[in-house]
Amino acid sequence: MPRPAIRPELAEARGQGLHNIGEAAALTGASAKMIRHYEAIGLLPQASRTFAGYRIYSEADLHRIRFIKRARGLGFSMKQIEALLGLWDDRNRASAEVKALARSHSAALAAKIAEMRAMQRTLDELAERCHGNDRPDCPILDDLAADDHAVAERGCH
Amino acid sequence: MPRPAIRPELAEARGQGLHNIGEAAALTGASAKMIRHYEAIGLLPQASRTFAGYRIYSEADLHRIRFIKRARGLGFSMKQIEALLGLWDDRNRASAEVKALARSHSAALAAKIAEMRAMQRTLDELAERCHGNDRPDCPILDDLAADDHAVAERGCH
DNA sequence: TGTTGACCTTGCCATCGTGGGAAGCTGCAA
DNA sequence: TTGCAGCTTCCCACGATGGCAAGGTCAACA
Repeated sequence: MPRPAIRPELAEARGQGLHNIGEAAALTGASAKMIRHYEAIGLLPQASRTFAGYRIYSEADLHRIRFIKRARGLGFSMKQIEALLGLWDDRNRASAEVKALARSHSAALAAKIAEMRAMQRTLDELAERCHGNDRPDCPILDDLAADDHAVAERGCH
Repeated sequence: MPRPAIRPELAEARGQGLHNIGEAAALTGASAKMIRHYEAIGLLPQASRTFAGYRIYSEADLHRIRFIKRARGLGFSMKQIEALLGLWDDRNRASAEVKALARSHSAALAAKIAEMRAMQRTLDELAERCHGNDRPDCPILDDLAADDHAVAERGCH
């Protein structure tokens, strides 16, 4: 019986509803790698540790990890998530701030979507005009190689 | 007159319609940095050099740079552009190959667009429900912090 | 002729979010 | 006791681009 009450904190912690990083990952859907990373960049507080150095997480920690995970799922950047977490932590925040962040991110998404839609439209137009057979003539390459690059916006005929 | 026919190749080259990297950048819209990078990763052949080591570009080189630039503008990755250039260089390519590449890229764009539209929709729904005043209650944060993450697809009610 | 300023060269670092791997320690079960 | 799975830290990679630093070159002007 080597030091029964000193060493086995991990088992003890688990008995108290705490989790090591692997469990935290499984319970939140984030990878262990990412959880460490979130801690490194300050989105998560320094995790408490067992004597052996293993990180242990409480339910509150998991909650915060899930918050980050969902914000990432909505496409927020780490910087934005940092701001969101700051507002979340602030009992006196004004909801207007959060809304502004959300609206601004939505606008950025809209811009990127518009850009990609334009690409896709051009691409589909070109592909439409391409026979797609085993002969070499191809409007797609012709367009990419066109000398008059003023016609880059060829969609506007 | 120090070696009149040996040293001043740069001026001579320019007289022959060749360009140094700065001119090439200005003429193609790519940055000098990127032109060097395209060469480093093999999209452009090793540029010829003056005795002093300056890169010099022919019209054909500029043509190829513009090709890359436009393909980037359509969102193709470097790897895909490498393939496109390979097909461009191949006099006997089948246009079907090019079309397949374009279609596949278009589909990838469509997928990404759909993903971002979903994010934006969720975001706008949440923002819609947020008062955006100076009080702290905020459905956006509430949602990010929600314990029941099964409702992550809350749009499908 | 010499100086100056713009341009070129290479090389390294940063971005952003994530994954992979190595080397070494810990925990648990057979 | 041995062995494996999991944890630790640290470093590298991606993709496309920008930035900076140290040093060489070119052209124009005094």
